[in-house]
Amino acid sequence: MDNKTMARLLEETADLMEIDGADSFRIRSYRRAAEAAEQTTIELASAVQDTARLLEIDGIGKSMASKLQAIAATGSLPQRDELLTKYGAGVLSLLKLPGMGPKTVSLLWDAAQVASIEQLAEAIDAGRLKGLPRMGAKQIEKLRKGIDDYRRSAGRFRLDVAEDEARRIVAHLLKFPGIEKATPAGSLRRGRETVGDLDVLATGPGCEPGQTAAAVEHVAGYPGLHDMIAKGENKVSFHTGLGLQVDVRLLPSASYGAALQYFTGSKGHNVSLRQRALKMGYTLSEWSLAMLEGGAMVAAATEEEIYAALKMEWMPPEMRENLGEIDAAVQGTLPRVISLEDIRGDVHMHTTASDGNNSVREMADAALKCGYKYLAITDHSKNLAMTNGLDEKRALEHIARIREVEKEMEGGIRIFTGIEVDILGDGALDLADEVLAQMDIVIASVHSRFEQPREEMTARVLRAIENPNVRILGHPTGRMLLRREPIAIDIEAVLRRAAELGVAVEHNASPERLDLNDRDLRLAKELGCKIVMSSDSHDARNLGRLDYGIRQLRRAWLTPEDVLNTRDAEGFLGGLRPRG
DNA sequence: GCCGTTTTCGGCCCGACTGTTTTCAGTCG
Repeated sequence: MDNKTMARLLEETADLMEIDGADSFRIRSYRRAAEAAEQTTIELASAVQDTARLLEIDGIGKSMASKLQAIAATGSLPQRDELLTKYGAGVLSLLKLPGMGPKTVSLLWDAAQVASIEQLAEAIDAGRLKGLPRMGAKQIEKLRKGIDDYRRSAGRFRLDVAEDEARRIVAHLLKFPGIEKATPAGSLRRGRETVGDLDVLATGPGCEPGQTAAAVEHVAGYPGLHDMIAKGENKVSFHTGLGLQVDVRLLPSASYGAALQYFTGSKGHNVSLRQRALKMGYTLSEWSLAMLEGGAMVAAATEEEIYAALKMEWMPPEMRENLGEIDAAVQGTLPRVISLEDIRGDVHMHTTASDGNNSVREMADAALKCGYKYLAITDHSKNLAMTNGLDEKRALEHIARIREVEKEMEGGIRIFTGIEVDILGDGALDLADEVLAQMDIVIASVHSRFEQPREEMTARVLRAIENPNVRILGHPTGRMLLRREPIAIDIEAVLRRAAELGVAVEHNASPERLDLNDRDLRLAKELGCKIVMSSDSHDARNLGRLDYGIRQLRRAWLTPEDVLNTRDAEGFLGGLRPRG
């Protein structure tokens, strides 16, 4: 079992304890232990042999060590199992609804026998929530909307989760001598924000027609397999423990390119491509591009051959959404979309001054290792008290510290001073302007916790970016993938005003954030809005992990020119709104 | 349940906001 899974079990136990009304400090210990399990570089599954090693981890004491050992041995935790029996497995999903915390779950369980999202929907429809404490019309409406949003995203997985699984599956497939190549396809390869299921293609001598029996058995032996859906000659389908459906397809080498093209999609792209093939006297399938008359094969082994035979440029999978890429590829006018190598600096990160894990120096060293020319330290401001946010005095001291570290680096890297301020309920910022004016970069971030009706929310953000000290708008939609829908805001009005003011808009690369969706990004480009790519790292190890965010930019056809931190340090600063 | 000690107990990130309240509980970050 990997660290992530163990962390998840601890986290779930903490959630259940909270519903059960356990001691809050004990609960916090479980959460800290879960975080430690996720963060540590120690491989827990093997470290459980050695209790002393577990105790070295901050946040793991004697009791947690034995719990980790129990998890490793039995796959679960007695406390968790007991509470799950008591409340039912559905309560954990109830917690995912916005505005729903442990107290409300507990109330619903006690007063209305609600223990799952299904039962909550029933109870709302039956009017059984009316009259319960703190359950007014607004609250019930909020829950109803939350249920709708939840149902819409059910069965989907975040890109990073799917990619982790894909990586493990590919590694497993390549262990079999008859498999030479294994590639994830489908929406994962297109870099969609979320993925419904996973297509993995495998090819090699063991995948040739009529000889697949041994390879099929090898696939079926994947350790992460939870239950088998179907097992045929060329395809094995199963669920993983998380419920992600995986289809592994075994293909002859000669058809690899055609299959990769076919299974990468999208549907619209493939339909258009097949139409073009027909017009040219070909037929395109997952097996090959062939002559319409006689069926002689034209191309099949690689995607490049197929696109070339159709007299068009090959294009990155992210662009295959039937949004004009076929015409552009035929005319040779596909833009050179941005890639990870274009990024020259990261401009949103946290240190131990607020809620990060590393010092300014450690972040700078990590940035240097990523090949960056610059970084910006942007810790939280005081309003986010739980993050140990900086007040005016500490913010000024922090700037001084950042400047010192920049000197220590002896010109190796530029370090911008900065801060991530909170936008208050009335659109004001939570730090004094005199202090903000001394920062290289002020990111004003939208947080959904103060969500208001759309008009008010929009007005609040518009007011915040009018402040001349604000140079970047952070988390413009406040969404968390699969957890919280974007906040209700007129994003077009916000992007338009930001473009006018020269305020850059952040696209956070963290796979649970991806602040702007495909449509927002296209809109931003259209409006001439400057985009800034950032990792929002709280740990030096996450610096440079921009690939998920980059893929969204590629999907929206953004080029290096559209993104400010593809420029050098001076170019980046110069591209921001001049300081007020 | 963890941790560090003024070392075997007693502390443990807390402030803003919303909705339901009429003084505050619950959620979020």
